[in-house]
Amino acid sequence: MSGMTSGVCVESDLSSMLQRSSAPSHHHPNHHGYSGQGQVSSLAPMLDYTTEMDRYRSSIASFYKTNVNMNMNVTNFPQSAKLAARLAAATPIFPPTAARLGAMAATPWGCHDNMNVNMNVNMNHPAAMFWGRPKPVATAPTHHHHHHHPSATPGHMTSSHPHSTSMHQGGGGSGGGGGGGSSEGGGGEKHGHTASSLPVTQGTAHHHPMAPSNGNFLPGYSAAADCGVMNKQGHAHPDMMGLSEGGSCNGGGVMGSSFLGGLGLPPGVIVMAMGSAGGGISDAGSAFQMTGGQRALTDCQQLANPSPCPSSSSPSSSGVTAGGVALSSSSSSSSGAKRKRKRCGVCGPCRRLINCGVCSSCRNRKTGHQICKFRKCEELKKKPGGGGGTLERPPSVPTGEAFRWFF
DNA sequence: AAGTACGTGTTC
DNA sequence: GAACACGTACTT
Repeated sequence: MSGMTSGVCVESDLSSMLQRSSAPSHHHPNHHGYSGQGQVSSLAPMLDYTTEMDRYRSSIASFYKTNVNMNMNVTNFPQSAKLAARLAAATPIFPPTAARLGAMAATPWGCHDNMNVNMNVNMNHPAAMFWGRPKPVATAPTHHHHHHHPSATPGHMTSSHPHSTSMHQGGGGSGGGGGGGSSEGGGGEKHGHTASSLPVTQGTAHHHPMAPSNGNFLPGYSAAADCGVMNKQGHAHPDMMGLSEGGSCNGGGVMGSSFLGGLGLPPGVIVMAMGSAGGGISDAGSAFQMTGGQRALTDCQQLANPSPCPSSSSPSSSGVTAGGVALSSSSSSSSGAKRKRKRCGVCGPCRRLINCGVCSSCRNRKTGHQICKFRKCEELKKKPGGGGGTLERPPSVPTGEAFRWFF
């Protein structure tokens, strides 16, 4: 995560900020200018954010109260507060200045399309927003809208994702559509769903505040196929905490879930990772330490794997990553005996960063010594003897699955 | 030392 | 077979 700056904004902060600086609503002429330069316009969506949040709060409240049986339903985010606190403490974020916002918006995206999508879509989203490290390819903010990023797979954007189209429009050509979607790959896309019917700029149209687009609410399990699934009743994904499987939905977005994927944030917490090639910031240190330092890094790496997670400065001490998970290679050199297996780092559960807080494992953390059930690696659930091997792959060689996050 | 999480035995 | 409890490896 080295190359990126990250910021976190707790809901409340954002709200206040918005209130301070915002006008009643959308009418910002620039709304549609989701170009790299139109950043300011990105504020507009944010303006609606507050409203959305209100709605979100109320609905989420009832959601948590009432939904107990849904598949992976998580009833609350016990860690939210903690995380938020940590994040807040760790990094100064969201300075209440439009300028800052503008700057952020201007973040050099590898694919501005992506940026647009994020700005347009995610900003409206109650959930987290995350700017990732720019791709090496620096695209000038000049050619904004236009859609298809060279790298973006056309098919992806157009045909495979029905809604991508709408996103396109909604996004004001933020072309990102699919590609961008990635941010959270799925996130974007999903959002696109909702957004499809409405002008991206108007958060109000959102039906479901829960629409997940941040890594938190995730598509984790739905994975690619689901790209659009969130809609089922608005509640995007049963797995609220999961991380976007991103796969197909990513549309190759730079930030594809792969990038965000590892980041699960509680609703209300906004994470902004500004790519700053040089100055970057910190790294996993801040935002990613949500679930515990080690884990955080691990996640970062796993995400990074496919992509250029700032490997360079990754603080991650010695850990070598395999499939995204830090395998303390060196470590446990324990000769033979039972050597604990490590999480694969690529499965849905592994990519999830936040403990549900309600499963038995979470509840009995002290005595149970078990990782949250929703975060339990799929590989580890299997018997060691079985397929085994996933961890055995060379650290630096991401599996196809890993790549899938990007493409 | 404390926290986290894997492995495994036990219970239901 | 799933859930639970505990021992213990591993990391910070």
